[in-house]
Amino acid sequence: MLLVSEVVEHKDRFVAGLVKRGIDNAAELLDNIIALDDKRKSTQAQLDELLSESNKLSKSIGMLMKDGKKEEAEAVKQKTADIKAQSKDLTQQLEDTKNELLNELYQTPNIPNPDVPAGKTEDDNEEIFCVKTLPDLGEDAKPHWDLIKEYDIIDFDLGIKITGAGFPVYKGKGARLQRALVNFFLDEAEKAGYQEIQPPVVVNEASGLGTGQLPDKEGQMYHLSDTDMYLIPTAEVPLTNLYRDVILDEKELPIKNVGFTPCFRKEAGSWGAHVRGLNRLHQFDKVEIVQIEHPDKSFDTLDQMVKHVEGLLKKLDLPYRILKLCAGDLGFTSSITYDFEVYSAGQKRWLEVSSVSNFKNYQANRLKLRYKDADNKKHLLHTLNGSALALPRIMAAILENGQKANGIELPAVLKNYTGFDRID
RNA sequence: AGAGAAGUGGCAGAGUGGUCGAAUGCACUGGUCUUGAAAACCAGCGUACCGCGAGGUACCGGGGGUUCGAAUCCCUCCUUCUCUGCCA
Repeated sequence: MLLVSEVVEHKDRFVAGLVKRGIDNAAELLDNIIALDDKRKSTQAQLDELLSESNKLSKSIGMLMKDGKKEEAEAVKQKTADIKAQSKDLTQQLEDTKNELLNELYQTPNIPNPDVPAGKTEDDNEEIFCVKTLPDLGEDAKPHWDLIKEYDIIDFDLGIKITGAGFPVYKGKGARLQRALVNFFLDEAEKAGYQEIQPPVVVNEASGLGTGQLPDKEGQMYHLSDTDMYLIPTAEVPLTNLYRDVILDEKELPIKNVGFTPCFRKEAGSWGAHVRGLNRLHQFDKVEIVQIEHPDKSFDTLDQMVKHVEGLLKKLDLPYRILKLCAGDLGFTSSITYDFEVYSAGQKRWLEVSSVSNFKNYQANRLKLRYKDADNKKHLLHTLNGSALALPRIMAAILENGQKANGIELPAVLKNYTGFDRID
């Protein structure tokens, strides 16, 4: 969430940022936040004074009792009643104010970085790279949902039978290809200096709050009502929450972690003709890279992560483009995001396969994730993450782009992982 | 899952109603000494909020309660350990 002290100090910048995102009443919103924070401070100050008085009286009672001056002690006790009532009121007021403030902050998104293009929808995203030529497989090119049936490598009907729509069953070479991709992605990440982490895929409410999935987007996550826990929508949640309430030493930076997990998304209301096959699922696999970085270096780190993802797509020999998301299309917690899309020649369309973001201190503020500098001073860190990569759409693109008359040719780099170089 | 025990500062560990934000030891930081190091000695050493500052307030697993006053008593939840049961 936004850091109130920064909002106060650079209010114009924050107003402009939120307006850029399409929040027209941003000034009003931030004024309210600042007012609530002021109220919080003054109420706290009043309460502190009262408690200070009360503490003094209590101590004097203690001393009087020790000296055996019972009656005098009783007299002081009388005086505390009033203070007690007042402090109870103030405590309640303070708590209400804090909750109201927190609530406002939870509902206020991160501000876009200055170089984020203006715009309202995905149509306004800025293409910063695109391969020169797109594969053209002609009119006979098949979408992957036909190919997987033809070669019997993924079965949607079986998934529907045992679970429901959006939970595919991978079989034979399909399962093997998926596992190969996971291993390839993990190996590449480790080569790039990331430590592999296997986190739980079920998280508690505090973790959802920490990375910003809660309180507003609970509709996206599967909720386990009996234990009040959530299935993760991305490994970002556990991987970043590992560092909730942590103070790192400056020397430990950057933290570079990679995790492979299944991801679960309800995707309520997003079904339609364009989400056939592997394009959108309730459960899918993803390898996620997460970095925790010094505020001065997070943009270099962002570039480095973008390069890493780009390298994966190059090695897989997939046609891709990179988009810099416009302010209106930016995720709630992000300050800047690059999307990677691969061109899938069967559907003749671009598929989003990665999203690399710098959250700056927005998540860190919620997480209370800080570092100690040389003078032992604490500062918020920056968090970043990116998919490297999401499996199903990569799979779709590999299948569609590699299709030949009598089989599917796989990217050469996968041969060592799959043990085969074609599916037929 | 059942029975019992326990959760205190980076770690170990005292403290069972009053000047306790908390003894002591270790670790850590600075200093003295030393050619250097070790040892010894001296000093410092949690987090957050408010305040220009002096200072104040809160925090002893989380939440709630009793009391003028709670690390200490009560309730509740969580976690860990031991025993029993179950299980990949």
